[in-house]
Amino acid sequence: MVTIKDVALRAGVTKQTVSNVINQRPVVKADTRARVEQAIAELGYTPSLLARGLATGRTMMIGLVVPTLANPFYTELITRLERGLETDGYGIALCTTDGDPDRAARQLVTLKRRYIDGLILFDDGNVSRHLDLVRQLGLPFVLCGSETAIPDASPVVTFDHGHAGYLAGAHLRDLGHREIAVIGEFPAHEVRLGGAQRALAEGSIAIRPARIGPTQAKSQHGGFEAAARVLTDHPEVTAVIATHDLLALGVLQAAAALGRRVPDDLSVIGIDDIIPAAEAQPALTTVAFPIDRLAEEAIGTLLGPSRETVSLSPHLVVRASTSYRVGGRGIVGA
Amino acid sequence: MVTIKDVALRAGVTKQTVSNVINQRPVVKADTRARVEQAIAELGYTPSLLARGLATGRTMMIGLVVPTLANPFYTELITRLERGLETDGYGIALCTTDGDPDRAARQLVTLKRRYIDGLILFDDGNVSRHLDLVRQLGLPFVLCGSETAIPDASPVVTFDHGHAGYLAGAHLRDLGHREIAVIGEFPAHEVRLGGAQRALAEGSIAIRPARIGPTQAKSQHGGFEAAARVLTDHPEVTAVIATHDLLALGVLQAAAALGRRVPDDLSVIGIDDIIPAAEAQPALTTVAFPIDRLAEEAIGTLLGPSRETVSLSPHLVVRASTSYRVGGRGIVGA
DNA sequence: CGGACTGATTGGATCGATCGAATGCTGGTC
DNA sequence: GACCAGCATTCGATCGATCCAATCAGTCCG
Repeated sequence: MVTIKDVALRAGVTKQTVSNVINQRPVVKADTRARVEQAIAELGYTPSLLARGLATGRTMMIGLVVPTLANPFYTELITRLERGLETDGYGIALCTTDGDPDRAARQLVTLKRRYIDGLILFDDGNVSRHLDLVRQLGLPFVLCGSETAIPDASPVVTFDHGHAGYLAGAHLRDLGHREIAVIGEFPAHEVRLGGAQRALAEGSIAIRPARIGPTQAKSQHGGFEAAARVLTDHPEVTAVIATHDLLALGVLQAAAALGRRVPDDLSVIGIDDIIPAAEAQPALTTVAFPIDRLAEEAIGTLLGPSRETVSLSPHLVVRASTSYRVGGRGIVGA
Repeated sequence: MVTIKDVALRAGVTKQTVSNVINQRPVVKADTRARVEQAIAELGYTPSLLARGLATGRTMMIGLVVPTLANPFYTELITRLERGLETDGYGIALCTTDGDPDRAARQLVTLKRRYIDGLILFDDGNVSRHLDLVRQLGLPFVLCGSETAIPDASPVVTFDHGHAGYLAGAHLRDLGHREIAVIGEFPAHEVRLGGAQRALAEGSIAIRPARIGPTQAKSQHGGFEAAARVLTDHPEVTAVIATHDLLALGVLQAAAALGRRVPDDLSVIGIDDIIPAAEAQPALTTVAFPIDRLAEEAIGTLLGPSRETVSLSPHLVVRASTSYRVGGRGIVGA
């Protein structure tokens, strides 16, 4: 391992001068700088971030705590966060919690022990618990994408989940649907549900929330099972709102399995706008969140001058999985 | 920040004794240990991994360099690697290359500067270039999942890609298909193609490799476009091999768009067995790689006693996207 | 009862960088 | 020629741990 001392020796200066060169401090004379830089190049010296971190307290590492990599929503977000942080010179320490609070707690402590410069924390259903620990550890953080309002959770960068639900509900309402089921990950997506209910209430429309348990509700398979149950129990349903796209993909799958054609026999709408949504069969109508904006804002909030709360607005993306209700076709089958 | 010194002071011992307690060295007397442990608890002390890393040279961090998070194959792998490494106390520094060799090079240098204990490197099409740098930096590594044979690349943990291609080809051959297209990410998946060709040659079957460019070939969309082109140009094709599942999902999508029913009008087979493959419409027949085994072996090879090369065998998973060729139905449409 | 031996704890150097203060050098001024 | 300013560089301490050698008790034994 070649150290700053080796470089100093070779360039005939002290390590402090080398340090000054590395950190671009304007105190070094031009020819000294040149000599040092040559020594660095010749030896292939790369300054230790460990030692620097220890001395300065800055490690140029950001901890990223996400619920799972199985949902493209998070991987798309991580990808953007990584790119954004990279331009600022930061690296990423990745932790997935899989909804296990103890594991998450261990990971948070480890991140602290690594002296990370900041933490980007996603809501996995146990945020409030995690936030307590994060505060106790004194980690700078930003809470990202969370739906439930946590007291004193700021800084928070998130989406307007209620409005997303509203847009989904309003879309189906405007298409004339009156028998609508909601399949969701609860209680996490309670706010999205609330928004949808608000939109539907404006058309005095009945709603059948098919609540599915927290374990399965994260996966496409969970959406499939819930949808299959709802659609057989309530054949009069002509439209389904899924509180996130992965679930919606499962609904699509269930519809196909039950011989319900989408969108002719059944309209399906999701929330998030993950990439596979656009590539589904049929392409999924959904409410899009500006994932790239979220990533930007999260980084800005964590590293920049302190802000409080940012909330980003979703917008409707109409594709092929929703259409006008045609003469109550669903009811005929009942 | 509470340090080992604070603990020592409070427990009335020196930091060395505290260190001995932390590291479970059996030299500490029981009551001293108890006193130290209590001080640790009272102060909420967590040993700095930076300082320890600097002193010992071990950071308990593993670098993970992957091509992209947009392919579930990698996220499934990362998830397993993370779990496996976590039980050994290791954390993950994540880097995605997105096929950009310069970026990858910068990331590798940064990982080195972080004194990571090891590197798990995936093939993104530029491995040989990266390997040179990794060796030059002196990073302990394991090359993971790579297909192309790199001279002196060991240690390598990978799959038998040739056999995977063979299994895919043999399956379609046995189902009676004679007009088969291959859609793939080349040259990366040349070996898979070779295996498929070997199987088909055994039935003296024609093959139409539809090579698609390296940029698009990574995504489902790329598979869609390539399949659309091939299927319209060559309507006599009754079966498609995609060299990885994401591509195969795109083929499914293209078939639907062109009104070719799968598997009746067209058989489709992929390779990898990612989770969305099982949830596709229809469920995708594919050649499965033991992702969990790969993760295990990669960790074992990197951290355990040194081995050379591990190659894991794939197996065929028959689902709903392949069937017997029925009287050349595809040709009728031509 | 002194010397060797084991067991527990301590002291000081070290890892590789940064930080702040001190030093040396140059040139201008009176 | 002495004095001071200002620039470039050096010196020594520090970050928070570990490592190795040294010290200090006790015990055991001849």
